[in-house]
Amino acid sequence: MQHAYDVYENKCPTRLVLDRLADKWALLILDRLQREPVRFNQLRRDIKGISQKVLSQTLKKLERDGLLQREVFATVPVTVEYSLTPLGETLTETVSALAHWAEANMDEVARAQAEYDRRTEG
Amino acid sequence: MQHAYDVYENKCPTRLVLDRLADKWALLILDRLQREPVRFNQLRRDIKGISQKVLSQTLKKLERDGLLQREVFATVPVTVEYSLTPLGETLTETVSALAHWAEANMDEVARAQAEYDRRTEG
DNA sequence: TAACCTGGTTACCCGAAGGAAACTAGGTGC
DNA sequence: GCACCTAGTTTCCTTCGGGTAACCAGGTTA
Repeated sequence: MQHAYDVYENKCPTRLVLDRLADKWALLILDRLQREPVRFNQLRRDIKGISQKVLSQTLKKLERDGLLQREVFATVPVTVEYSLTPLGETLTETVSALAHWAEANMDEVARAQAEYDRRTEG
Repeated sequence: MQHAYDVYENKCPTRLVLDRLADKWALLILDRLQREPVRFNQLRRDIKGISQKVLSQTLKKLERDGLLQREVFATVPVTVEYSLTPLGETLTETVSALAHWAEANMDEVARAQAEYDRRTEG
């Protein structure tokens, strides 16, 4: 099946979607939601360093794009659960691979950086 | 094999690497280099909308991280070819999947956005 | 000498992203 | 009434990322 979209084109709408996905916080949120649905404050605690504002904004955008869904539970106090949609789940492997690639390759990256700095500064 | 890195930690060095990878331009560059080595100005032409400055900066950072290599050829005029390193090639499938996901799912994303806007604005 | 190719770098400017922290709001319990 | 829980929103402020556009350098050709 051929589609008319080309992410290499400047004004292609896919560029906007790529820009949303190519975001540290968005990837960490999507990655965290793969395991299980998670509540707002739990996400905040798990993704260390994310601010309330950015978490809220990013969740909204991802929900708007149909990648995750927001569900309110009438508990006391009220809780809100975020989970991946089927569309969001099509990204799980990719997101996981990208988010955790650095963990597996950090040593080699660090070696490359040291080598690069030695070559250019020395 | 267990590694000590955790991308969910705020000060973990992997966060910096994730931040580098989670970038629209970096992903498009890496994706473009999968097919073949590409010269500077060719990248500029192919990745529509990228500025010379950002292309240069991003290439430098990716080279420093060991994901791609820069090779100078003594042609007339001199040409510079960028290509993936073996380390960079470990990301090809992931990068390709993320970069082109929007092309395959744009319609569904657009539907979700319209639906979201209808719910919230209406 | 001047123009043109490559592959960059530099200076300037601006809007937007993001952090910090205060504030809102509905509800419970002390 | 007051504190505390959830889940946010808003304000303020600063920084920094990125765009534009000019400039640079080495080399060739006309």
